[in-house]
Amino acid sequence: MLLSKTCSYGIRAAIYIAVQKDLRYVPIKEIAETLKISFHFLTKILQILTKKGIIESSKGPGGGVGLRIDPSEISILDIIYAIDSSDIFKECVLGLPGCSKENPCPMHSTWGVLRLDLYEMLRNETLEGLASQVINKSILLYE
Amino acid sequence: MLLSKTCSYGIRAAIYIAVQKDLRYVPIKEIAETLKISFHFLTKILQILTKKGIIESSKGPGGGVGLRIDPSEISILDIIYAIDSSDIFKECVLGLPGCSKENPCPMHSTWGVLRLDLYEMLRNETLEGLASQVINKSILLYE
DNA sequence: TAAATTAAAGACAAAAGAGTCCTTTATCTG
DNA sequence: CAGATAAAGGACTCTTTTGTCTTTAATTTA
Repeated sequence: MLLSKTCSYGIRAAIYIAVQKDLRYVPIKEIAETLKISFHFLTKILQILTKKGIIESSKGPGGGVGLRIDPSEISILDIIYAIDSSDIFKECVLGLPGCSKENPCPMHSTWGVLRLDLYEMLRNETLEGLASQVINKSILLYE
Repeated sequence: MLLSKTCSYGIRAAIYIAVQKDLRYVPIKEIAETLKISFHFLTKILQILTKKGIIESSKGPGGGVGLRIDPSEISILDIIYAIDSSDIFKECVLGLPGCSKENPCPMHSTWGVLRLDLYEMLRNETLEGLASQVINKSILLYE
């Protein structure tokens, strides 16, 4: 899989939060139940996003998590960087430690083009755009 | 990482074998030492490729592993399918179990295009081509 | 203030991936 | 045939990822 499960869960939760943009806070329990993700596990993932400043949280009744900035300002790439930090856009596709522009592995150039496409795609995909797709086109966030 | 380490090792070893195409068999020990991969671990990986009919092996002195068919007939995709079997070209980028053409997730179409590019790239990359790059252009298989 | 609610934090458990080691089997060479 | 060589196979360990559980801290409401 391209992304870790942790990262996938984080992305789906972030989109879910963006969909509920009218609410100041959404309880993690609600997100976990709707997306069928373990509540405790999701809590830990969202703690990461809170620490990175992508979402903010509030304890107590009426609390939960909400986006810290406008959903149009948050890309999927931001979330990937926050959670999977290890830079999948710099890694050699063959996993060679010494692969570089100067000492390319046999697939360096071919993969480089695609990797850039992937990067651009994820950089241009915002939570706002994805949330509106969920709302307008009956596109699904869960099974 | 896109591919598992096991798969990366398998691909590198296969290219190494293709480079030595004059030899009937290359000892796994030699491959492991050159590519700096654990010998025992590589043995297990190459056993998979043997079972899948991509390479053939011979025990005893003068033995080792060699390609079973012409390197121009073996693509990187073949090796990925043999080792990482789980189809990375069918998976939803968000990891949604229910994502499909009928019920697409928010990134379904964007990812679909890129995934197809990736698929074509790996399908067109043969061991022969990669081996000749290693031979001609001083491109590296190891650090 | 007391009780309820909700996130934060940390310890722990299970599963998968990666890697090691030892024994067995097949093959070649003297 | 005896010994050396090299892959096959299986048991085992270590690490990372994923997931669970319990306790603590903050906040709201009655």
